[in-house]
Amino acid sequence: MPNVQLPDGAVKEYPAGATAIDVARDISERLAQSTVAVDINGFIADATRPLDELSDADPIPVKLLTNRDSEALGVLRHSCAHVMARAVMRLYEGVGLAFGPTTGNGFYYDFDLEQPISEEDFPRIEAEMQAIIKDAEPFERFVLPRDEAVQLVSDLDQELKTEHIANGLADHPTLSFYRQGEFVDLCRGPHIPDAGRIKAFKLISVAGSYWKGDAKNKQLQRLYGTAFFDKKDLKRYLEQVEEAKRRDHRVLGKQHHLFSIANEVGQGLCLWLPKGATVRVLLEDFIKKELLRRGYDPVYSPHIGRAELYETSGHFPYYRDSQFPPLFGHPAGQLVDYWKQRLDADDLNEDTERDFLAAAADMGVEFEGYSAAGSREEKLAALRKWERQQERYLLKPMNCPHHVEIYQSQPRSYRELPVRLAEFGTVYRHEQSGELNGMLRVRGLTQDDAHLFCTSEQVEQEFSDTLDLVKFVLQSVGLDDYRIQLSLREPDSDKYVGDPGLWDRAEGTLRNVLSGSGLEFNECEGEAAFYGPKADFMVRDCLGREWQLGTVQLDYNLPERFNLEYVGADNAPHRPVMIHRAPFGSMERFVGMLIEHFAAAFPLWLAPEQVRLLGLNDDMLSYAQEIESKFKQAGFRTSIDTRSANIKKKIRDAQLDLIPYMLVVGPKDRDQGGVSVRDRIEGDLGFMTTEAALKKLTEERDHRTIRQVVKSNFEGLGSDTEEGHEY
RNA sequence: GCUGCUGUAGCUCAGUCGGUAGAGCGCGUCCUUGGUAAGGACGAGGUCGUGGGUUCAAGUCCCACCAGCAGCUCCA
Repeated sequence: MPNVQLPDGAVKEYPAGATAIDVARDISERLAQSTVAVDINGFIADATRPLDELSDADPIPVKLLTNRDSEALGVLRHSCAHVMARAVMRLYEGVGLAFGPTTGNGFYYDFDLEQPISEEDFPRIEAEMQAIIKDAEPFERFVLPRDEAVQLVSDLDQELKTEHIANGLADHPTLSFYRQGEFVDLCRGPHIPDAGRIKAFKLISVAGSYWKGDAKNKQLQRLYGTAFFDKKDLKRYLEQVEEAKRRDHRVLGKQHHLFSIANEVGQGLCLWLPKGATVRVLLEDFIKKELLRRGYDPVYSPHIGRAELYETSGHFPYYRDSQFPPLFGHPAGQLVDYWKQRLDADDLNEDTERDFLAAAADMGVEFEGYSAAGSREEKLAALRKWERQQERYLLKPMNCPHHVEIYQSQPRSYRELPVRLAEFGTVYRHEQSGELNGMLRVRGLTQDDAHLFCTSEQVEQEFSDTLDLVKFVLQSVGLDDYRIQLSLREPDSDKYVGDPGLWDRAEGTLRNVLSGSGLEFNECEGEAAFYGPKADFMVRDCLGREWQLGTVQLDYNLPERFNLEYVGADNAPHRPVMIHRAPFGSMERFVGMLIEHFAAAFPLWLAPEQVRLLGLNDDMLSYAQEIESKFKQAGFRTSIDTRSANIKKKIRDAQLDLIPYMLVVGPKDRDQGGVSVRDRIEGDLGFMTTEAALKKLTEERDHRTIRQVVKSNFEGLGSDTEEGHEY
């Protein structure tokens, strides 16, 4: 006879086998109707399962999840994925089921299906889903021992599920299934009580995916959809998606001449047009001033460096695949590089080796110590030896090694630490072509980078000051909604360099400072950089979308690799600690994000063109020039619309160009020594003297006032990362 | 990188069955000289992503490459 405790503290005894629905019905029939799942100490389960089966606690802490709880939405969506899979199986022959989890915004299901599904098929599938929902059949859970589970999926001809039970679920002695009518699926659950609870759903898109996310595996068809408890919510979500599309920085960037990516220049290589460059320069100038105030020293470093530098740092071996290939001074360089890779992979037969040797000889190269009869290691050593004698450069993929060399350029005393070296450093990364995305993912990018070298006693203070800097710059552009992701290593992985002890220390330091900072943060294992843990700023824009922008990283490893030292008070050498940090992240990504956040309508201080003078007729030109020069004097970016169009047309065009202030000048304004001010947001503000207008605009600019960013009333677009409900 | 879709004027797009290219916006010139979101007329502008192939004939059909988009995978 289980005792149940509800969140208000009330405890009541129920008969054995009572379910969450029974508990809800005990309160009201209406609550029973809207209860979709149950939360027991954070464990979410079917509302139709006996509570005494779910928990041994006494009393059992029960929280009923209704269609108002966000956790319930995930349950609903996963059930909708089952409904979709059921509909697809009714409409197509030989459907293989893969995975069908929920995402932040909906759900998907991966199908192994010969026949391609296209968006034209959606109405048909949706109609079938609607029919299933109308039948409102229950989702029934049942559990089978392993061998019976294997038998069942094999009887159902579900090969992928069979494979998954064998490999992915090897340690599960029993497996749960959900049945809905003729549809049976291996599933961890939980599910809503019956399909009738799905009130609003929509198929969104179809795309390719791979079994278990591995490109070597079978290609599957992924059908995306979303579902809500309420039609209104679905409508609002779809509007939000439309709004996000409308703000696409690639579209707005073209329309407002902010940047362009020209075929002739190359994939992922961004051209900053004058207007976009203006926004960037303003941000750079702003942060440069702040850095001087905070004790940073400016440095510059070249765009390329010797490959050995990045071999020492670890970047070259670690990220080889996503770097531009090395630049060689000798024509045989490429050959040797390729040769080494083949040897490394133990993939070089005698014929190929003979060809390589002949080609090298043809270029006048002999490798000291290389013998066809020698061991792989001896051959590699000989090739490396030759290579080290050659010019071999890399486009720099990171600024840190260069800054490390600047630190190394003179002996350092503890008295001069911390040393803070800052540079807007341009780096090049050969991102996979499918990853490129406007300014958000490019192959040449400029980081607002800096490296701090300090003693281990100074780390906490420096790290904390850096967090403060990031907060300050985000605030300056009106981004005040963010959380911090503390990215830690995965303890048993070999992806990371350095001593586990140093890692523990670094992770502990970050956790300490973040805990004391009052900032919202969560920990994420396996997300660290290969050399150290990091704190990433996840910033929410006005649509509630999260962007990873600024980052602060703690690094005990590079100082080790480069043998960095300073002389301590004890006159002995000590190893400094490094902090990598970039408040904006990259200028490309940051400006791209700002374009979407502001929908290209930048606040006055960032607007490429702040003021446009609109003459009422052609006779006003000289007066307009007179006013313009006063605004230019005051540092405003201005222009005059000299076309002989009428004022309505000039205003419309300025409005569409998102000019913050339009100054209309006609005979009346000239006679009174002023201008008619039109605000992009408020509209006509009427006549002002030139001095009054200047004062108003100067104030708004210098305070970096942010206007016209309407926060979405929607809960926000979630991330599209997988959330669960699958085994 | 993989799978699918797309590539026509500066921009957004139309172009039927293979028969040598069209609109709107923008731009230029002229007319208009006006008080807060489109005044009018005329005009310039295209080797149809690139290279091959099929054909009497290719923007249109086929192949390869380049680039973009969506998704997957990746992100120091």
